[in-house]
Amino acid sequence: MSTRFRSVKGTRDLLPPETAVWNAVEACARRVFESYGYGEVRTPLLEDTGLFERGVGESSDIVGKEMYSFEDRKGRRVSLRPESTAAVGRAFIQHNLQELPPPVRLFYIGPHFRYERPQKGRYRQFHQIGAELLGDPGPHSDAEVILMLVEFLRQLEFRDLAVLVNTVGDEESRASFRAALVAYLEPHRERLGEDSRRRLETNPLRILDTKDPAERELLEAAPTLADHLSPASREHFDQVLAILERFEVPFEVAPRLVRGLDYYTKTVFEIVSKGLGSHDAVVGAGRYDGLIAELGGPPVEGIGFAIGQDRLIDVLPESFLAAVAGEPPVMLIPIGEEARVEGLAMAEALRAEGVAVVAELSGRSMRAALKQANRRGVRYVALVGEEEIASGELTLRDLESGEQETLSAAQAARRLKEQR
RNA sequence: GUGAGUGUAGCUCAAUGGUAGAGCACCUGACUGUGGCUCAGGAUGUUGGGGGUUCGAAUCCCCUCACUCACCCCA
Repeated sequence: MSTRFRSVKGTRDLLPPETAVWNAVEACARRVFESYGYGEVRTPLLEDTGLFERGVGESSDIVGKEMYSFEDRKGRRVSLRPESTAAVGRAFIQHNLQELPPPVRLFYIGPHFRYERPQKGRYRQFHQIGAELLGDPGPHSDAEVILMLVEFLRQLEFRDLAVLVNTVGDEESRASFRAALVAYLEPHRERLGEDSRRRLETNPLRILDTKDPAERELLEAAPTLADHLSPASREHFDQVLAILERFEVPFEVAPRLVRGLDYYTKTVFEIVSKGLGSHDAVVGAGRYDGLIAELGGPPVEGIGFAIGQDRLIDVLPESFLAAVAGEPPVMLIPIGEEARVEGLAMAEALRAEGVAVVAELSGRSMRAALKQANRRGVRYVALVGEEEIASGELTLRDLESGEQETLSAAQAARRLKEQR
């Protein structure tokens, strides 16, 4: 009970059979994203702390209090990555990817770190699957990214998807709206909760998605983002919506949807699936036209999304999980002492024929071994004893029907393929 | 950072201040080359840790640690 070492708070071990689900989800992401022309990027887990201060925004909680930051042995300020968009942006700039024919399409899969109090679906080491499309400012990019995401989720067999989409406008629209919102709310300061009062300083747009009824009422009469949208931003958004309609993407315009990260511009969206809590957005996404320049790169626009893989796996449809389960391997059971070695040779022979084999090694009785095979859900066992060793064969037993037959490894492999 | 809940066998949980238990899982045998059912037996605990109250503490009190959930924030 009192184990000496435990995984660090907020981190966890993923074990079989769960890891098979993780691999299946990742394989699906790779397949779908590659079918849209995306290539995988792997950036370091460790980055210059300044990258995130600059990219994500110093006012955000992520940078302000949630980063795993420290100085290395030479006093360099480094952080475990809390997200990847800034890191992908950094790699884009560092390797002059703007020289490639635009747009550049990249995806990533991997762990990220934020120092927060762990709770359901949220860990200090968490995992994101994300994609970034860099170098195209047009609405068609936004639409394609959303289409790809919807396709990915459909392949994971999610039904009842809804894309919540909004626009926060370009940088000028956003700035003028922000000022107007603060001007409106400031006189009503006392009607705001403690959190919202703080957000008034740090991130006023976030007040829009408050859950407090009194605050919602106050917001009824607040200036709207729509009033501050530049004509270009509005046109961009309308085109995105038109394309989504053309492809029958189930979307809803969510005027209060804002994202917490400073770099978002124009289109922002989330995806929800019924059965998820209202608060549990599995995907957060948006356009970030100013980010690359902010990081010291060329004026290249971008749009991308990040999926919370831990949460996604939490709510994966049963049908997908069932498909992942797959067939258990054949269990090789040696009978007698001599067969403990000769049985291994037969296991190797079966594997050479492409059959997955788990060998019983412990020398327990055949009875006990069969019992265990049964509990493990094994369908076929290969029995190897004196007689089989003499003839160079094995006895393949179907635990479901109770039928068995003595065969060569090659014959057994063929038989198994027929059966499945 | 704030608030709440829970810590007893590998797992799920009982034991209302009086001998720490059950089910499941595990091992062995009944059955020496044939599983699922059944039966018999076996192993397993510093009751998260420390302190206190008491004749006596898993149980009451204090401290501490861990886990879980919610808020905040976000994926």
